[in-house]
Amino acid sequence: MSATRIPTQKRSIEKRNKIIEKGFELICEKGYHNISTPDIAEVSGVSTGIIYQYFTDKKEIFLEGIRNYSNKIMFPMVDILDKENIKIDNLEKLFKKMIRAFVKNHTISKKAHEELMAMSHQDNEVANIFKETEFELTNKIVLILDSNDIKIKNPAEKIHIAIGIIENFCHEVVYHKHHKIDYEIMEKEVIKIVVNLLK
Amino acid sequence: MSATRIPTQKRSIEKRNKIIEKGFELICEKGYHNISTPDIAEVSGVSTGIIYQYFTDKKEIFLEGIRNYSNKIMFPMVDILDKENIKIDNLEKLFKKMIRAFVKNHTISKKAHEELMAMSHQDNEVANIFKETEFELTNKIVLILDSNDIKIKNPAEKIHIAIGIIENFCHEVVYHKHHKIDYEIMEKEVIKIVVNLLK
Amino acid sequence: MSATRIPTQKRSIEKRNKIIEKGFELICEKGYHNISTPDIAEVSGVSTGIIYQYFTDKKEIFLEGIRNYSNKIMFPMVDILDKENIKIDNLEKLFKKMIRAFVKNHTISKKAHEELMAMSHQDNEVANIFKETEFELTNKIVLILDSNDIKIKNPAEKIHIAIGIIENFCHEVVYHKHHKIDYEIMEKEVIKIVVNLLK
Amino acid sequence: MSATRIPTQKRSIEKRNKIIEKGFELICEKGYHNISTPDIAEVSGVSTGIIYQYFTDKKEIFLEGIRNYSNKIMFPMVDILDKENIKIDNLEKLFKKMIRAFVKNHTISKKAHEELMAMSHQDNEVANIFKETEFELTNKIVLILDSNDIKIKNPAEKIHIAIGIIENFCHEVVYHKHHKIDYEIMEKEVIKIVVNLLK
DNA sequence: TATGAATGAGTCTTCATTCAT
DNA sequence: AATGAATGAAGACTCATTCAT
Repeated sequence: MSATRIPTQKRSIEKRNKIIEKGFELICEKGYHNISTPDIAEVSGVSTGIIYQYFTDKKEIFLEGIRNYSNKIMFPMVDILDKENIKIDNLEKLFKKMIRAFVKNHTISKKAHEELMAMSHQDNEVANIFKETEFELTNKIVLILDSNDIKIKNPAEKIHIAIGIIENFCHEVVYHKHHKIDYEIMEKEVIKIVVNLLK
Repeated sequence: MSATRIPTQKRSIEKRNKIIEKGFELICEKGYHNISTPDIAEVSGVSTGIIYQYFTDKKEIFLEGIRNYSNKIMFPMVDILDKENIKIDNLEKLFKKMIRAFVKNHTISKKAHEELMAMSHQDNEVANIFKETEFELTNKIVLILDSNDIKIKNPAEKIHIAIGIIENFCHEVVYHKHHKIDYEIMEKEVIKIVVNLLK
Repeated sequence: MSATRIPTQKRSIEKRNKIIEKGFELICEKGYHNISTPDIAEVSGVSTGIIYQYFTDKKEIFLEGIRNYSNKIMFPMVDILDKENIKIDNLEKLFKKMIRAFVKNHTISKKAHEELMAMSHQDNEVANIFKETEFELTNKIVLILDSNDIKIKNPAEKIHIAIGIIENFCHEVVYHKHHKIDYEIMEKEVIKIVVNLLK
Repeated sequence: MSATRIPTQKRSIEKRNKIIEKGFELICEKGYHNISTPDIAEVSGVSTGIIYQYFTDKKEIFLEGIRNYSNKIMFPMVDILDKENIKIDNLEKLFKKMIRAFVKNHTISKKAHEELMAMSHQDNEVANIFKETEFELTNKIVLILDSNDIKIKNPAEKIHIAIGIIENFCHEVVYHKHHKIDYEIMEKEVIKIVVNLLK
C-alpha cells in the first residue's frame, strides 16, 4: 500500500546502504535467482519486513547495488583513470595496464561479473547502467588522448570499439577459453589492433 | 526408474520437435524464468506429462532449442558460408555481408538473442554450445582464407578477434545504441579494422 | 539457503505443535501416502508455506509425531511404569496390567498403530524410534525386577521376548483375530509363558 | 469402462502370470510405491495398456503376487512341511530347523518381507492372506504333533504363540538388531520357550 | 520503526490410467 | 489382443511479499 520510504535519519541511511552492500554482494556471489529476500535480510542484519520499506522489491536492491558498484566491478579502469592524472608515454602501456586491470577484476569477482552480464541482457535498467558506465570510460580515454595531444579521427567510435575488444578478450580469458586459441598470441594481437586504432 | 524416451514413430518425433520449436520460441520471447512447463505444453498443444517423456527437465527443452537453432540465431554466417562456395574478391565485401546478416538476424530474433546471451552467462552448457558454434564460424573463415590463398599469421586468433568485434558492433546497433556514437562511422571503422587485421 | 527455523515465540511453538498434533493425527487416520502437505496445513489451521519453515519435509512432521506420541501409542506401559513406583507382589498381575494397557491403547488408536507399524517396516528412522522406545520398556522392566530382588539369567533377552509375545497377542486381538483361536485361552497361555520366563 | 478380462487362452494366461511374477518380484525388490505400472509392464515384457485388461489396477497385481508366493516368502516352513513327512525325534530340532528356514528366507528376500509386512498393516486384503497362510502353518504343526502322538492342551493357541515368537525373533535378527541383545542367547531362550510350550 | 511469522500462488515433476491406432 | 503415446490431476516444495505485533 504505502510507498517506499526514503530514509532521512542517519541510522536509516546506514541500514539502507548495508542492505545494498551486503545484498548485492550475496547476489553477485550466488546469483540473483538463487538468493531470497530473507537471505538478503539475514546477511544485512535486518528483518525481512524492513526491506520492503526501503525498496519496492528485490530487484531494486540489485539495481542499487549495480549503481553503486558498477564502476569498480565492470570497468575498474574508470576508477584508476579517475585517480591518476595519466601522462602517456606510450599507448601500448596504457592498454596493457587496462587489460591487466580488467582481467584481475574479472577474476576477483567472477560470479558478480557473469551475473551482471546476464542481467544486462535481460533487463533494460541494468543494461543502461552498464552502457553509461562504459561511456564514462570512453570519455575518460578521449580526454586523456586530448590532453596528450593525440589527435585522431572519430575518437569516440574508435575507443568504443577498442574497449569492446579488450572486454571481449578479458572475459574470454577468465571464463570461456577456447582450447584452440593461444591467449598469449591473442593478447598481443589485441594490443596491436588497439594501438594501431588510436594512432 | 524409467528414463527419457526417444520417440521413433513419426508422429512422436513431430511432437517432440514441436515442443522444442514452440517451447524454445516462447522461452526466447518471454524469458526462461518467466515460462512454466505447463506454458510450454500449452503452446505446443500437448499435455504436461508428455514433456517429461521426451525431456528430462525444462532446461533440456531450452538446450535442444539452442542446439537446433543456434546456428541460425547466433551465427547466421555459419549457415551462409556453408551453402556458398565463397570466392573472395575482396574481404571488405565478405565482412559487410557478415555484418548485414548478423544485424538482420539480431533484429529478427531480438528476444531470443538476449535470452541466449543471458543464459550463456549463467549456464555452462549453454555457454559451451555458444562457444562451439562460434568456433565453427572461425574455422569456416580460416578455410575460406586458405582456399583463397590469403596467408596471414595467427589466423585463428585474428579471426576470433574479428568475429568478436563484429558481434559487439551488431549487438550494440540492435539493442544498446549509445547516443554519442555515430553508427555509420563505427561500421566503417569496424570493417577497416577487420580488413586490416586479415591482410 | 535458509534452514528450518526453530520457533522461540510462544505462539510459534504452539503452532508448530499444532501441526505435529493435527498432522500426525490425520496421517495416522488416513495413512501417510494418502495425506498431502496442504491437507496437513488445513487441519492445522495454517498455510502451506509455514510448514516448511518448521519442518524440512512432510516426513519430518510424521517423525516428530512419532517421537512425541510413540510412548503413549506404541508402549503405553513405558508411561505407566514411569509414573508408578511399582512393587510387584506377583508378576502375573503386572503382565495382565500390561496386556490390558496395550490392548486398550491399540483399540483406541487403531489406525495410528497400523500406520506406524507399516512405516516402521519401510523407513529406518521410524523403525529406530520404535526400537528405542521398545528398549526403554525393556530397561524399565529389568529395573523393576532388580528392585524387587528377582534375579534371572539373561533378563534383557527374556524381557525382550516377553514384550514381543505380549505385543503380538495384543495386536492380533485388536486387528486380526483368527477365528480358530480362542483368545481367552491364548491370553492365559501368554501370561503363563511370560511369567514362567521371568522366574 | 470394460471389466477385467480373465484370459482363457493359454498364451494369455502365461502373459498374466508373467506380469504377476515379474511385477511382484520388482515390487518386492524396490517397494510398492517406488514402482510404476510402466515399470511392471517393462519387466514383464508387455505393454502398459495390456495390464489394465488383466488387472483392475496396480494393487491387484501385488495382491495376486502375494496370493501366489506368500507361502514361500512368508512361511517357507509351510512348503517344507508339505513335502516332507516329518517324524520328530525331538521338537527342539524341528524348531531349530524352522528358525533356520525363516532366517534364511528373510535374508534372501529382505525387501519383499518388509514390503509385505508394511502392506499387511495397511491393507486388509494383504493382512488376510497373511493370516490365512500363517494359519496353514499352525495347522500343519498341529497335525505333525498329532501324528507323532504328542498330546498337549490348546495346541492351536500354543503353536500360534510359538510361531509368533519365532517370527519376531527371525525378523529382528535380520532387520532390527538391538545392540544390547545377544542374539545367540536369545535364540537359545526362544527355542527353550517354544519347546517347553509344546511339551 | 522494526520484527519475523505467515501467506498462498506458483513451480517442476510424477504416474495411474486411458485411448487412438 | 496389443501397443505405447498421451493425459492431467495431484504432489511436494519455494519464495516474494504482507501483516499482526
